[in-house]
Amino acid sequence: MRDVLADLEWRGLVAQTTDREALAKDLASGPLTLYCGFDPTADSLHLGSLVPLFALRRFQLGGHRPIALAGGATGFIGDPTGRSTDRVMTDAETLAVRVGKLSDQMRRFLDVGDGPTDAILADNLDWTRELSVLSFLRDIGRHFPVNQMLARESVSARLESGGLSFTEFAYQLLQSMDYVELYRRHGCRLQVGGNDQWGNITAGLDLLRRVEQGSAHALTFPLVTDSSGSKIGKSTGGGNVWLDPDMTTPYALYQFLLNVDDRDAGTHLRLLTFVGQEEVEALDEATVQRPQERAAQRRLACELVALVHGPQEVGRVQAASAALFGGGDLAELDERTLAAALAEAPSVAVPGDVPPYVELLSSALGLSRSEARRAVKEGSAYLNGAKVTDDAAVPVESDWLHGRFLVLRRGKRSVAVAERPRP
RNA sequence: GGCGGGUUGCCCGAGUGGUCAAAGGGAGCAGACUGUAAAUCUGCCGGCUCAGCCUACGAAGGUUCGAACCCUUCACCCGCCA
Repeated sequence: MRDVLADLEWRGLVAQTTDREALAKDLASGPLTLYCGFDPTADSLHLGSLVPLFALRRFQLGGHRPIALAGGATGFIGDPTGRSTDRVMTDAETLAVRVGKLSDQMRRFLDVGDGPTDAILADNLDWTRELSVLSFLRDIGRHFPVNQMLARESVSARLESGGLSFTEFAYQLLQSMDYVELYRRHGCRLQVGGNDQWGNITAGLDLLRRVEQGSAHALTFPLVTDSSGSKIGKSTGGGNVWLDPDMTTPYALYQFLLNVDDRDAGTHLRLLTFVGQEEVEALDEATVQRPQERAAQRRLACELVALVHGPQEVGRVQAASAALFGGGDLAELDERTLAAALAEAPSVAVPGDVPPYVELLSSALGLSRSEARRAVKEGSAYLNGAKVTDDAAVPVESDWLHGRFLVLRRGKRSVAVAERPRP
């Protein structure tokens, strides 16, 4: 197996490390236990969360033991890093549900078990739930000089932009405690995370040294932004691209990746896939030589759909893309192909009476009626590939493809389907 | 506790009694051009039963023919003083 550290460096995944040589030595001398924390801020992981998660997997493939730590406790408090105001607090039940969902998702990418390189899924609520305030203050708090805490970037930034509550101020203590706890329980000696976590991670190292005289490592990933400056995995719609198929369909994931800017395709391949160096570099070259083929984007999109939703989804998603973007006449498609293609698109069921076009478009694509009407006015609304000019028009019998489907489209990319029971 | 400043649409931010659904920028959407790309240009960008109406400028009241703009109270934030 190739040297993990060298692979990470080639992929551009290493922003900062503590003593690199010592880390390399530890990695070379046998399975090292490492961890990365994931706070439950939503019901699903998103594309950006795959960077650290896949990094854990890379370590695992390299013969090490990863711990994916769900932040049941830290998520309860809210990390002030990179935020300008206090987080809205989430209640405990919601968090518990989220932790469960995130764990399920993480299980798909890591081999979890009891073996020496099997991953562990942990939740920091396990060692904080019963912790008393007094022991926290005595055993943990006394090791944290306030002057150092204040100096941390995440805190000082907040002090300048309006302050932060004690709750958030204490976040770094909780995270530090996690490191110590995982060191004690599992011999964890490396914490990885986004570069914005550097302060929190090194705080953990300090605590570890003080309470356990332990020596351990830190490694952070660069905070990757795409060429337009936004975080990786943010959809053009401004929102996140989620892994949960109910939140972002496999088709939408595929389309999002297929549309990645040429300049970002190589970076995405490195960070979000396990495609090897030789092939990635060949794809980089292909992008330069024949950009219109989008070989890198295609590979990226297929890879991730397979990783996230399973290999069987790839074909379906590709068929859907071909049908919906092929430029061919939708009416020409046979029922089975059409149904398969449309299965990936958002759909709306039409019961009895057929409502007018705006109504269908807005409900299927989640637009307000004003937006749907505007789309028609702007000439960007289509029914079965033909431009719609009258927003009040009601689809007629012959519009129903195979008697069942109406293909609704707004602009080039948003496709939805209205479906009614087979006649 | 005292004094002063602030709270505007997804974000930033102008507006300080009618011409305000609110300048400008960013983000986003669409059209043209392309490669389902980028850049560029153009249009859109609160909702609706859409030539009109409704809801909105921290919250609630008030003054006024008329309030984002004036007054009162409340909440939160910032600064200075104690």
